[in-house]
Amino acid sequence: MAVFIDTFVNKIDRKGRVSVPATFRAALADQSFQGIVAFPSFQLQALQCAGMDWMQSLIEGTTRVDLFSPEHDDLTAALFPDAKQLPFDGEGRIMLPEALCAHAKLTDTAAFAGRGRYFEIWEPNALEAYKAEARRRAADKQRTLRQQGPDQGSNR
Amino acid sequence: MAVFIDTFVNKIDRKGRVSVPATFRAALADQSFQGIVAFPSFQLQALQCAGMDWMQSLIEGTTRVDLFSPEHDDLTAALFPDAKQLPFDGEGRIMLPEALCAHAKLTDTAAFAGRGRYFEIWEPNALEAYKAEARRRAADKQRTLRQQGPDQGSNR
DNA sequence: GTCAATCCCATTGACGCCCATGATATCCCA
DNA sequence: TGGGATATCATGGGCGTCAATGGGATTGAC
Repeated sequence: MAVFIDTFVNKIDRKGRVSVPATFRAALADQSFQGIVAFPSFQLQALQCAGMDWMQSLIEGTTRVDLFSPEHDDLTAALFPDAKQLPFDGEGRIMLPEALCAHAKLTDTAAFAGRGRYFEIWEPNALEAYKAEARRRAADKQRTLRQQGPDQGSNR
Repeated sequence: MAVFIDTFVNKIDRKGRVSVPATFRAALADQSFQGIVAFPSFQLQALQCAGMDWMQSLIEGTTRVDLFSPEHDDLTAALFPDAKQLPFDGEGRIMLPEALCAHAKLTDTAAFAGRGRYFEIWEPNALEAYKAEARRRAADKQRTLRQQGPDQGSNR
């Protein structure tokens, strides 16, 4: 299973290309589609990214919802039309489409932030601000993480 | 299994032809019928499209509904009589019949919007309006996709 | 004979592929 | 332990190819 941690800041060249960090590429090496899937986050000024298998599992998830139901409609309309397949070029770069750059306010640098199973692309300053705030909230609210499997690890 | 994501806006030429996006065509490459199947959505001002295998799975779905029941009647009447097979020409284009154009209010451009297992054809402005609304509804209702397996990941 | 649909070919513009460079980290051996 | 050799990675740019589009020619139906 792919694991994404750490943060890398890379340049966007004048053609709109960015190198995907080598460690992230390595995590995606076994995928059938060599590239990433990215879509604008609902809540954040960032792009959420992962490999194609992750997108497939999202699609799987939507097939458990009745076709033509309002839930199915809203979900598939919110997720898929704005998601983009971004293939690697020979050097492991992707092209960031205009629409995605606009959403994340990307101009000439992009920060790749690992999030565990997936990762995000941020404008570097926005990411710093967001991280600081998230860390503060986590401390304030005494966030805990359940360990292991199905035992009850009282979260809140 | 075919995967349709992302949105592409293509022109309808004066003969009524549109290029089907290359990525969508690639997703349909293994189908026996080289083209798409399209029918007017009974809920949206759009055409719902996919390969022939998807149409077969829809038929499968209707067999799980009691024959001669009102549901069965309504579904099969809404889905199948107006569905059309649209073959690709040598350049990967299809011809949009008059009736389908009328339903989706298509004139000179068509937006192909991926929906996961299938895709839709919209008048581009109508699609934007619909997406914005769907995204808002999804956020309002906190529609989230359950991750992976049957464990409940409810965090807060 | 007329109209429409299909096939074929030309254009163009974006994108993918390739190579070159520089910087950084890693390795090897003294 | 230090310093040089080497591999890897990020970055920049040129060029070829393919996808989208438009128009003409051919075929076939009515």
